[in-house]
Amino acid sequence: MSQGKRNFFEDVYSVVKKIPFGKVTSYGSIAKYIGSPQSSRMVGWAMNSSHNIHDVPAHRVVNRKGLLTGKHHFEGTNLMQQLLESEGIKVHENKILNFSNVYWDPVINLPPFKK
DNA sequence: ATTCTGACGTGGG
DNA sequence: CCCCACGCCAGAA
Repeated sequence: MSQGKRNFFEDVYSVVKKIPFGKVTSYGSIAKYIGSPQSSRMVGWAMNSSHNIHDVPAHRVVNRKGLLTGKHHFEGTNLMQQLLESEGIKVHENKILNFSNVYWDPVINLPPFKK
Protein backbone atom coordinates (compact mmCIF):
# COMPACT_ATOMS: atom_id res chain seq x y z
CA MET A 1 0.00 0.00 0.00
CA SER A 2 0.98 3.56 -0.69
CA GLN A 3 4.15 2.42 -2.40
CA GLY A 4 2.66 2.88 -5.81
CA LYS A 5 5.20 5.55 -6.61
CA ARG A 6 8.17 3.32 -6.02
CA ASN A 7 6.61 0.56 -8.11
CA PHE A 8 5.95 3.13 -10.79
CA PHE A 9 9.66 3.80 -11.18
CA GLU A 10 10.51 0.12 -11.16
CA ASP A 11 7.72 -0.60 -13.61
CA VAL A 12 9.08 2.00 -16.02
CA TYR A 13 12.58 0.59 -15.82
CA SER A 14 11.39 -2.98 -16.34
CA VAL A 15 9.69 -1.96 -19.58
CA VAL A 16 12.62 0.12 -20.85
CA LYS A 17 14.93 -2.83 -20.29
CA LYS A 18 12.78 -4.87 -22.66
CA ILE A 19 13.08 -2.48 -25.60
CA PRO A 20 14.92 -4.50 -28.27
CA PHE A 21 18.29 -3.42 -29.64
CA GLY A 22 17.79 -1.05 -32.56
CA LYS A 23 14.26 -0.10 -31.52
CA VAL A 24 12.72 2.82 -29.60
CA THR A 25 9.44 3.60 -27.86
CA SER A 26 7.71 6.64 -26.39
CA TYR A 27 7.04 7.90 -22.88
CA GLY A 28 3.32 7.76 -23.46
CA SER A 29 3.39 4.16 -24.63
CA ILE A 30 5.24 3.11 -21.50
CA ALA A 31 2.81 5.01 -19.30
CA LYS A 32 -0.09 3.41 -21.08
CA TYR A 33 1.40 -0.06 -20.81
CA ILE A 34 1.92 0.09 -17.05
CA GLY A 35 -1.61 1.34 -16.52
CA SER A 36 -1.11 5.10 -16.12
CA PRO A 37 -1.88 6.53 -19.57
CA GLN A 38 -2.04 10.05 -18.18
CA SER A 39 1.32 9.99 -16.45
CA SER A 40 3.59 10.19 -19.44
CA ARG A 41 5.41 13.10 -17.87
CA MET A 42 6.15 10.99 -14.82
CA VAL A 43 7.82 8.46 -17.08
CA GLY A 44 10.24 11.20 -18.08
CA TRP A 45 10.71 12.00 -14.40
CA ALA A 46 11.49 8.38 -13.70
CA MET A 47 14.08 8.36 -16.47
CA ASN A 48 15.74 11.31 -14.80
CA SER A 49 16.31 9.11 -11.75
CA SER A 50 17.62 6.30 -13.91
CA HIS A 51 20.87 8.16 -14.42
CA ASN A 52 22.64 5.97 -11.88
CA ILE A 53 21.23 2.74 -13.24
CA HIS A 54 23.28 1.52 -16.19
CA ASP A 55 20.91 -1.32 -17.01
CA VAL A 56 18.30 1.09 -18.34
CA PRO A 57 18.75 2.03 -22.04
CA ALA A 58 17.21 5.47 -21.62
CA HIS A 59 18.34 6.52 -25.10
CA ARG A 60 15.69 4.19 -26.56
CA VAL A 61 12.89 6.37 -25.15
CA VAL A 62 11.78 9.40 -27.17
CA ASN A 63 8.60 11.42 -27.45
CA ARG A 64 5.69 10.55 -29.70
CA LYS A 65 7.09 12.55 -32.64
CA GLY A 66 10.38 10.69 -32.56
CA LEU A 67 12.24 13.71 -31.18
CA LEU A 68 15.20 13.21 -28.83
CA THR A 69 13.70 15.46 -26.18
CA GLY A 70 15.85 13.98 -23.41
CA LYS A 71 19.11 14.40 -25.24
CA HIS A 72 20.11 17.32 -23.06
CA HIS A 73 20.09 15.08 -20.01
CA PHE A 74 22.82 12.82 -21.37
CA GLU A 75 26.51 13.48 -20.98
CA GLY A 76 28.17 15.59 -23.61
CA THR A 77 26.07 17.13 -26.34
CA ASN A 78 25.41 14.16 -28.59
CA LEU A 79 25.66 10.98 -26.53
CA MET A 80 22.03 10.00 -26.97
CA GLN A 81 22.24 10.35 -30.74
CA GLN A 82 25.50 8.43 -30.82
CA LEU A 83 24.03 5.55 -28.88
CA LEU A 84 21.04 5.39 -31.23
CA GLU A 85 23.17 5.56 -34.36
CA SER A 86 25.39 2.82 -32.96
CA GLU A 87 22.26 0.68 -33.06
CA GLY A 88 21.61 1.54 -36.69
CA ILE A 89 19.02 4.24 -36.03
CA LYS A 90 19.35 7.35 -38.20
CA VAL A 91 18.91 10.73 -36.53
CA HIS A 92 18.68 14.15 -38.16
CA GLU A 93 18.17 17.41 -36.27
CA ASN A 94 17.32 15.57 -33.05
CA LYS A 95 14.64 13.60 -34.86
CA ILE A 96 14.57 9.89 -35.64
CA LEU A 97 14.29 9.13 -39.34
CA ASN A 98 11.98 6.39 -40.54
CA PHE A 99 10.40 6.53 -37.10
CA SER A 100 7.49 4.17 -37.75
CA ASN A 101 9.98 1.54 -38.84
CA VAL A 102 12.02 1.54 -35.62
CA TYR A 103 9.13 2.21 -33.27
CA TRP A 104 8.42 -0.59 -30.80
CA ASP A 105 5.18 -0.52 -28.81
CA PRO A 106 5.14 -2.40 -25.49
CA VAL A 107 1.34 -2.45 -25.52
CA ILE A 108 1.47 -4.52 -28.69
CA ASN A 109 4.71 -6.47 -28.33
CA LEU A 110 4.61 -7.43 -24.65
CA PRO A 111 2.10 -9.55 -22.76
CA PRO A 112 -0.37 -7.61 -20.57
CA PHE A 113 1.40 -5.85 -17.75
CA LYS A 114 1.26 -7.38 -14.32
CA LYS A 115 3.06 -6.36 -11.21
C1' DA B 1 -0.50 25.55 1.53
C1' DT B 2 0.32 27.66 -3.10
C1' DT B 3 2.72 28.13 -7.45
C1' DC B 4 5.78 26.70 -11.02
C1' DT B 5 8.10 23.49 -13.77
C1' DG B 6 8.90 19.45 -16.68
C1' DA B 7 13.05 13.67 -20.80
C1' DC B 8 4.61 14.28 -22.55
C1' DG B 9 0.15 13.65 -25.19
C1' DT B 10 -4.02 15.09 -27.43
C1' DG B 11 -7.16 18.07 -29.86
C1' DG B 12 -8.15 22.04 -32.67
C1' DG B 13 -6.95 25.53 -36.08
C1' DC C 1 3.28 19.56 -41.48
C1' DC C 2 3.36 23.42 -37.73
C1' DC C 3 1.75 25.99 -33.64
C1' DC C 4 -1.09 26.68 -29.49
C1' DA C 5 -3.88 25.63 -25.28
C1' DC C 6 -5.04 22.45 -21.98
C1' DG C 7 -4.80 18.19 -18.97
C1' DC C 8 -1.79 15.39 -15.95
C1' DC C 9 0.90 14.48 -11.62
C1' DA C 10 5.06 14.46 -8.64
C1' DG C 11 8.63 17.27 -6.67
C1' DA C 12 10.95 21.74 -5.70
C1' DA C 13 10.91 26.55 -3.92
